[in-house]
Amino acid sequence: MLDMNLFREEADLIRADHTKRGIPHDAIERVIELDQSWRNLLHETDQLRREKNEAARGIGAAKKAGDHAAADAILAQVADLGERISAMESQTNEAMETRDRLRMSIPNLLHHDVPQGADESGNTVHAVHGEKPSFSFEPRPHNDLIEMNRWVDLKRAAKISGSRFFFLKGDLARLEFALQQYAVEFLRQREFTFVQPPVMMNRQAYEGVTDLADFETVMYGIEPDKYYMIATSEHPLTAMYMDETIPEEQMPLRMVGVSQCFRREVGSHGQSDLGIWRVHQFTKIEQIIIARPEDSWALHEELLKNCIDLWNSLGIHYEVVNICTGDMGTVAAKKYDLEAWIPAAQQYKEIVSCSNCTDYQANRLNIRYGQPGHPNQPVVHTLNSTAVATSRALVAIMEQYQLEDGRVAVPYALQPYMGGQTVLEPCEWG
RNA sequence: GCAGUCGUCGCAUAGCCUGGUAUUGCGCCGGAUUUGAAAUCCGGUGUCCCCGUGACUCGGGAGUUCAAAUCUCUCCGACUGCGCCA
Repeated sequence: MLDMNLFREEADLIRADHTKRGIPHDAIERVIELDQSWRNLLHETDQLRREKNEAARGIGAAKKAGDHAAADAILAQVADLGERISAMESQTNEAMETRDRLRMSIPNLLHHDVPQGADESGNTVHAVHGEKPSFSFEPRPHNDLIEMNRWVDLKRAAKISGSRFFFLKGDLARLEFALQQYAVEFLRQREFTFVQPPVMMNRQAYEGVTDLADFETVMYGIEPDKYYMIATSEHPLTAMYMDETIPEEQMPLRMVGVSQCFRREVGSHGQSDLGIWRVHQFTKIEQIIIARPEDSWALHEELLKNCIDLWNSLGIHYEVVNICTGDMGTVAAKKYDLEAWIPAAQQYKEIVSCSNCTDYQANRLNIRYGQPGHPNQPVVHTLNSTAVATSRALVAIMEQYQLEDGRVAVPYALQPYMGGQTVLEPCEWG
């Protein structure tokens, strides 16, 4: 959510941003109008309250003095003020709620480096790492490899849960576990603290970290308890400091979170999502930084550097992409994606997303930094980046490390976490 | 899950029974004093707005009332004990 003062004092910045995104300005103007009418209503309400308070102050004094006639006179005078005030109050609250509901739908201000474009075809290549693997045979798509090795059971998962759920079996499950441990240790050595978050959150905290539309299309809601399953550990780890002031000497806070992630994937379909590429439940190792505003752009590059070093160490060939205006979404001010080469499909596909959300989440969550107790503390910036989403990492490894017989070589860096094993063997049953 | 105790400004505390201006200490900020510091003294130290002799604020919400930190209901959270459980 953008700061209200931005609409009041620097609305042209927001207008210019909408122009760059190619979206209409109506919502901005409407927020400004709604704010003005809220402020008018608030002032009127305050005047009525003042009138009532001034009158009511006499009641206690009159009663104490035993002058019941005077007290009754004031009671009569004040009688209907209360009703007028509560009518005004509900109007005032409604005006503010309408303003803020609309304000929450207005996207973050973009960094000037963000390229313009209508959709993902406008993303620009920022860097290329590694080389396309060459095969002396026709490489298989990962959905064939998981079937012939009996590593993934989609059918039985569909039977007991639904489509896009999966059982992960044998050596591929062990490799998944190895990825988790490797990624956490990798980031621990770069001053990130390992944190395991809750996987359910309440609505209020969740509204602080996500686009409102995500409640319909992304998150699972839990009934009858009013919780939401987290779509990524970014959400609990960012909301963690809601309504707090972080001591300045602790900044920046670096965390590496690991959690199961749950996504409805409403509207997703198609051949490109076969196998375990797009699933309802997967594990993700995530980098989170809570920073002072003046440090956040350097730290965004640090997050990207960590991804690059990590994925280079896994020996995966990928591109770094600078996400354009049309593909950006609501919360991030700038976003890099890592897209891994998928040889069977002859495509680069997204495996990592690395964002600086500036103060957009922190405004809504009311996270500040400085010395606790001081007035007017500055708001923090929040940043997040995938380290490894294991389901997609497994796809990239299987596709790029596959052998002619359908087995898959283990990336060198993961071998110590696999008891020295160098090749994934098929599961014996299935 | 049951029972009890509790939730007040950054921290700590008073006020609650008996409704009527939210107390005090620490910390912090500014000023005075000082060569400088400590000590001492004075003032400030939650949020909002049109910045005032303004409004709001006592875990969240609702109710009673002219008036709620205070009374009632409800939800959330903490602690203690019991029960259950990986």
